[in-house]
Amino acid sequence: MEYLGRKDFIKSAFKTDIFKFRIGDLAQMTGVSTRQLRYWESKGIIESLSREGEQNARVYNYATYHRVQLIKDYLDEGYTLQAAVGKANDIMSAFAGFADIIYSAVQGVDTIDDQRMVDLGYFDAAKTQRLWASIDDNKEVHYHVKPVEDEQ
DNA sequence: GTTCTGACA
DNA sequence: TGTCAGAA
Repeated sequence: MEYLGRKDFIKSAFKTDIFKFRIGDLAQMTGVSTRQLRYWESKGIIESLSREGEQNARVYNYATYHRVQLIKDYLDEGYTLQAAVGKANDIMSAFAGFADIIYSAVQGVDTIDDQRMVDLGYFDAAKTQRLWASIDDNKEVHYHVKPVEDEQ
């Protein structure tokens, strides 16, 4: 695993693809047995990264962790494995690009008028205004459009 | 100690 | 799917 450094702290907070897990880790995290994980992989339901090391052990990424957890949840709800995989595929395709957009959209943070604000980048094509978001105690998000001049 | 494959219940 | 064996 790598650490991206302080400069990219905010971005690295969303950089989940640097996480790598072994089959034992994944089994503990999701409650899915190692036997099941190997079986699912043999069926093409999940994939592991290229193997490394003398043990030739499987390595899973963060996306696979989410996929396994998703399938496991549907399994617990009573779906068959096949149906659970179908459900998981639907959800994952619906959310395709979601993380990338959030990752790209967030530019940084700042404190404006004693309020914590998240910088969401330019609001208009002319780049004269910027979009900020704050969140209150009730977890309600508020948006603010501010002229670029104000911050400089 | 952990993981791998294959085999059997 | 669980569990075990024998090997890496």
